[in-house]
Amino acid sequence: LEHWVSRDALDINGMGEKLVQQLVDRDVVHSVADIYDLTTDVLYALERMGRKLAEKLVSAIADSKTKPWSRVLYGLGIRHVGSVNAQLLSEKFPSVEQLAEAKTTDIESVYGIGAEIASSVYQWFRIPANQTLISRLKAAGLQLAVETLYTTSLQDPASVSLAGKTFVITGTLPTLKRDEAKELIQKAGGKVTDSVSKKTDYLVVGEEAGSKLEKAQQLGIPQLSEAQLLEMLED
DNA sequence: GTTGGAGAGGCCCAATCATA
DNA sequence: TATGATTGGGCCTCTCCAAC
Repeated sequence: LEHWVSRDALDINGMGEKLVQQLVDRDVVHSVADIYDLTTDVLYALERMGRKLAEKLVSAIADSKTKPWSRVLYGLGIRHVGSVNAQLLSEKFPSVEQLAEAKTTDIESVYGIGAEIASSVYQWFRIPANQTLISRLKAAGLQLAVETLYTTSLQDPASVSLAGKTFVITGTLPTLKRDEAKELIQKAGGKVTDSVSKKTDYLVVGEEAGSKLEKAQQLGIPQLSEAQLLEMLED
């Protein structure tokens, strides 16, 4: 549940470890699908919960239904499937049905996915409780397929400006949040990773950049400000 | 077998909001 | 209004998988 509400997954603002623990202890929530049945009245009855926060939470839960298929896939918590692998899988399998029906050999054909991860994904979809969960999430209105417009751009990498480029973000950007910058880069065909390596094409640098800047300088990786990144995205 | 990089978890600090 | 609980955001480190 904590993984599901975390920022890289469904990003339900205001819901953290303590709140999740209370919901479980009070028998209100048993699975991530139960989160979508929560109301302000139910939340208001919890400890340290005011009307304002309860309303904010209900709004954040509703917002999470607009998160793309790749984030939902990451949120499912399948072993070895983090945000990057979830993105790769969502590109190859644009809907949950396609991924659920895929054989391990199909899953393994995705660059970056090996036998171990393919087996983990395949096994996850064979568990009846997980199949029920998918049905409930679908009924709740979550995004379990890539939107048509997004699919089109992904299917034609040459049509997007940052196709094939790998970015790393460090520090705090002036106007964009990290996940916003990440989303913009991905929509333009680029890839965002967490660690700097020889394969990194650009380091996007914000205020109070950390050790990633130092490593990028050692490797001679070009650095971009937020403004320069936005210029690239406009090209 | 080696290397690169993703996943996972922890730490720290700032911000937010309920409570007293 | 001050205080404390909780969450958000960013970074670091270690482990382990995939690719070469």
